[in-house]
Amino acid sequence: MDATRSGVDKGTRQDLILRLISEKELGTQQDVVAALAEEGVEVAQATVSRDLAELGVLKVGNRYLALPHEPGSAGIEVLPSFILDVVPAQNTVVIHTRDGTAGAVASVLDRVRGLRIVGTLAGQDTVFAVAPDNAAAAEVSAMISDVCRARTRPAGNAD
Amino acid sequence: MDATRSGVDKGTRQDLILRLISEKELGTQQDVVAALAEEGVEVAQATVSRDLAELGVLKVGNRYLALPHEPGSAGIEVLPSFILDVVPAQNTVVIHTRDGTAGAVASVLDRVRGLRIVGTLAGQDTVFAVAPDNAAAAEVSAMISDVCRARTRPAGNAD
DNA sequence: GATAATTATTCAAGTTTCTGAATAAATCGG
DNA sequence: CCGATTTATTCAGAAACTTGAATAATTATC
Repeated sequence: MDATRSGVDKGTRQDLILRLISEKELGTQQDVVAALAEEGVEVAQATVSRDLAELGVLKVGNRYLALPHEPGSAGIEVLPSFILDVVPAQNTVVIHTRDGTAGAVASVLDRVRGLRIVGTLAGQDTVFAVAPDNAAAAEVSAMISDVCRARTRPAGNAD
Repeated sequence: MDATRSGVDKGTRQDLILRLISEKELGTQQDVVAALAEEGVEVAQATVSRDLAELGVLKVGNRYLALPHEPGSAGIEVLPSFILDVVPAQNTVVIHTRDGTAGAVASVLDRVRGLRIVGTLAGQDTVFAVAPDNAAAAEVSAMISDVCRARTRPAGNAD
């Protein structure tokens, strides 16, 4: 099943990558290579580059983020066009959105792996995202802002 | 993407097969080969054999039936153990099931391609399946009975 | 803007998958 | 049971995929 002797097949490795980047804070592809190695999976950086691209992983600030992938659901790419502003208030992040899109935004946030969110609640044009603590909320807020600011492009260039 | 010069790749061909067997009444793999040829897709019988197996297509009486495949949902294989009896009444087929399983049975029927059913309604232990006309109902009834009687095995032997 | 760091791509194996032809196995009709 | 039909499997060649090394391109840092 595997094309080389790396031990696991491509699908397994990609699943592992998704798990690793949502658990650890991995900032470069070398970090990912190292993290994989710790799990006993040895691959080249080129392979990680391709994997991240295929998985649609996003790099926000200094960290890779696994984004929702299910077909039929909105992906992270809709956030910049839906979100008007993001304000952290204690452990809650208040997100104002274009009217009617709050549900979609909350749905995306719910599905982003690695985002420390306890839960979301969406109205018509507002989303509350509750984090476990103030620091996490700040982190989440920054991350969302980051996503909206510039880098809507995926980390990879999926063919 | 295709391993030979048949023109389309495996996935496209298998989708086409599903469509063909739900539209036309195909009784043998040669029929399928011929039907594919009419659509401009030329393959050997061996390939059709493998495709049918992979698709989980069932042969009921003298006709192939595409069965639901979605992971997480019940497949046609549950019908024999859930269905107690099947009675056509005009254009409605009344199906008595084991208590609590009517919903699952209706769900499966809804998803079988090629079955001429307008709609289903499930109670606790009864399903109504409404066909466009009496003949279609008889056909549906016979098909369900067939499935329950003996051949629960798929047309293919999916490796 | 130059340099360093990071990421993407090209290239060339090696491996797997896909397929048809041939053939074996199973099923059907009598 | 026997022959005929239908279906499954074996085998081998070809196409496609996967991958690492090397390298190019991009991006960040100063």
